[in-house]
Amino acid sequence: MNQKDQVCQQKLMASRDALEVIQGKWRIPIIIALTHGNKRFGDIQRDIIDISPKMLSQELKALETNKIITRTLFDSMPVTVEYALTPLGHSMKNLLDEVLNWGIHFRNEVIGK
Amino acid sequence: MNQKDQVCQQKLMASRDALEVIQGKWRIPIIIALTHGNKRFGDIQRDIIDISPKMLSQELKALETNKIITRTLFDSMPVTVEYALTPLGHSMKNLLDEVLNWGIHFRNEVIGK
DNA sequence: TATAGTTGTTACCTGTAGGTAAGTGGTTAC
DNA sequence: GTAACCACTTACCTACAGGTAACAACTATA
Repeated sequence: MNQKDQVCQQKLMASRDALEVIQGKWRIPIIIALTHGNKRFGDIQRDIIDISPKMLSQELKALETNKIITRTLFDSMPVTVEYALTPLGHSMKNLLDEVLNWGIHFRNEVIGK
Repeated sequence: MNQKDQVCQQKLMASRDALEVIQGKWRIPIIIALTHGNKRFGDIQRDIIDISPKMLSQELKALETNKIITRTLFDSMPVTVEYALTPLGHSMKNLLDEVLNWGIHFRNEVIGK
């Protein structure tokens, strides 16, 4: 294997690591919602109108185990729960920005025609 | 809906546009492979060792209909086919770079501990 | 003659992502 | 007393993403 191929293999591995975390229909949207400030379960549901409570709960757990977000329970009445990005979650800012930039670009170039 | 919420909604829409194209286990890896130069079917298979010809064929078609790649047939013997990024495909460079950067960061922060 | 290398296709199967709907247990407002 | 908000959970179901394996049609090489 030559050097160019090795670089390619390293990139493919890195992309797999990232994809394992951001895969799926809902994770990127959830993280984007949380970049606009800490939110409660119901807040995120109102932002992402077509996500079911089951999927939201499931994906929030996955993001928590991957150290992207934190879950903080407040013993108020009624009980409230706040979700927030960890530093690792905030470190996705550039990635998210590029997803958004390209999404807009793609709409202009292809969908919009 | 206040202005902050509207911005959030616009971002969520842009992310959906982008995700529709890059969703799945194989598309990002395929595009990354093609950033290292035009390649033939077999070349990509050798880069991404665990992709089946069925999935590769299927995802290449999807990327072609989304104008991310082109498929050029050469009437040589035996027939060869070359896949290449379109300008739209090349416009994903920043996005791909950030996926890679974050993948490496994630491995160092979480997996590597 | 047969084996390997081109670029795929086809049929079949399985696992899981994701959708739907109802329920839980508490509190507060009307 | 009943409806509504909070944050979920559970059971069930379906569709599709993805995997496996065989095959196709052609050429070059041993």
